[in-house]
Amino acid sequence: MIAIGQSPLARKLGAFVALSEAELAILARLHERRRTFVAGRDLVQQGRTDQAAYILAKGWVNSYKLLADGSRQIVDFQIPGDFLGLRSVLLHTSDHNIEPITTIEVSEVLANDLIEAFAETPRLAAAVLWAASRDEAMVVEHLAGLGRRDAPTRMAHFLLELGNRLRLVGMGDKTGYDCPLTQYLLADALGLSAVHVNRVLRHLRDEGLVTFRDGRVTFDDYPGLVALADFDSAYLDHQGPLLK
Amino acid sequence: MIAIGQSPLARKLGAFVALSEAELAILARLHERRRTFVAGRDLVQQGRTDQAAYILAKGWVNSYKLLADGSRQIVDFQIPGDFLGLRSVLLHTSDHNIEPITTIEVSEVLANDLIEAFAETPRLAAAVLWAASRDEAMVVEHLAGLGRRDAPTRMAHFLLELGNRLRLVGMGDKTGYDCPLTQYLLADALGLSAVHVNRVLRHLRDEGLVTFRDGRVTFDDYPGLVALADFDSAYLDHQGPLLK
DNA sequence: ATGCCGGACTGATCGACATCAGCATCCGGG
DNA sequence: CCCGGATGCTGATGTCGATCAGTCCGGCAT
Repeated sequence: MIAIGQSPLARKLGAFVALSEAELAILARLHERRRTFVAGRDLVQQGRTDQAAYILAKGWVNSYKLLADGSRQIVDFQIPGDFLGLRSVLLHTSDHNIEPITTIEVSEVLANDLIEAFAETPRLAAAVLWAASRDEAMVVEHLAGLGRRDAPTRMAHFLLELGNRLRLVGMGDKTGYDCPLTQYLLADALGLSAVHVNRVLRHLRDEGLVTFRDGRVTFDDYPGLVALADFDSAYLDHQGPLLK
Repeated sequence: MIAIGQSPLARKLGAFVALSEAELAILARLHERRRTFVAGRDLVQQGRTDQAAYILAKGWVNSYKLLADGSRQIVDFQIPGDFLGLRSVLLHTSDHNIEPITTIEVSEVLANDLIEAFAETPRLAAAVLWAASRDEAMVVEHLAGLGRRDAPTRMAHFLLELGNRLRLVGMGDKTGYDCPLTQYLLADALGLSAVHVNRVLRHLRDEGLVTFRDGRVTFDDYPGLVALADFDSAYLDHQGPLLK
């Protein structure tokens, strides 16, 4: 069990709202119904309805969409502290699939639990709403990248964004982070071929910017990478007045 | 003034929930604070806070993001019946700009009005929530297109989606619709150059699929276009159990 | 040990789309 | 009336990244 106040979700939300003991306790209560899923089998499927939502406690997940020609576009990756299928439980419909990349541990959250928790602490509701809006902003940023950034910039931006997210939940620092993503997954997220992902990674390594090897991302030149990617973390950690 | 029950928003929502007279009246009340904006000047700006939300009554709008190199990625277009800046009013922050393409007419909606209206009729709240989730699904679909579809398919998909949306508010039919978008706007939405947009349009015209000329989109071969684009309108008009 | 499989990695070739440059038309303003 | 700006359109050239066709390596099952 993860101790109160140390769950990834609590860490993440805590970075934006100072949570009281009582609020932390309510958050911890949401972690009661613990489950484990193995890599590779979809949790939530396109079109299916009436599914539960989950808080990811451990492991990595990706949300993807399948196209007619069999190709796949990964919309987003989820890391510990992220919600899975939050929209699908609120709106009773899902437009994409959710698949664990590694074996994962999640806490199942029923819509009612969430609503009850929100009723008890509006600040928590605001924090969760903020997290949801941050996810949307990331999707928009991702869209802009696919449309208008070239491959190295896209990759650099992606690795930086991921680093920022991981740091928030204590899974990395300015020097780098562990990352179980394969080059195929990167390709499907960035709209590239796996072959080209490989070349782009080599290019960035040769330039002395980042190294991605053996499941570890190492920032060799953080400022240089930020400059290349035109990375602005504002959309990740901007704190809306709602939470003040 | 638009008569009760005939506003684009009422038409759109009415296609998914049968709205009662009372609900239509509440909806009409939201249209009271009427305003006009000219083309070209931003309504909502990146980073700014404390803005109002609007319901678009007439005209076309685009939501875009500016990148460091000066290029622009259009995230979505809004047509009558769509909300503008709904998220920015709920979350008091905006991550992209909203700019009218034509002169537009909008109804300003304050957060409180909306919350009051929702309190009176939960069905209306559900319908609006459904509309918001449909918008998100469109963004995800757009993202998948940018990542994994080639230019003609992207264009075809885009024109079909737009046609479906316009039909919902009575601004088009299976044969086509009027469309004030320039080839530059299409380029920035589809992640192409304006030059290439022109060639793609010619290609589709030569193939006898669609014609886009003089501000009018004409479907010359609707089934053929659907086949090319792998267009599935499910994500546009699927009706969640919430609304049953 | 042997074979298999998934993942990282590489060279050669090809094509889709960008970029550059230029022309034609329309329209509103001085 | 002419001018400049916006938009549509086209050809020539260049390039980024896809595709094809492999090799190499480590882990795992037979």
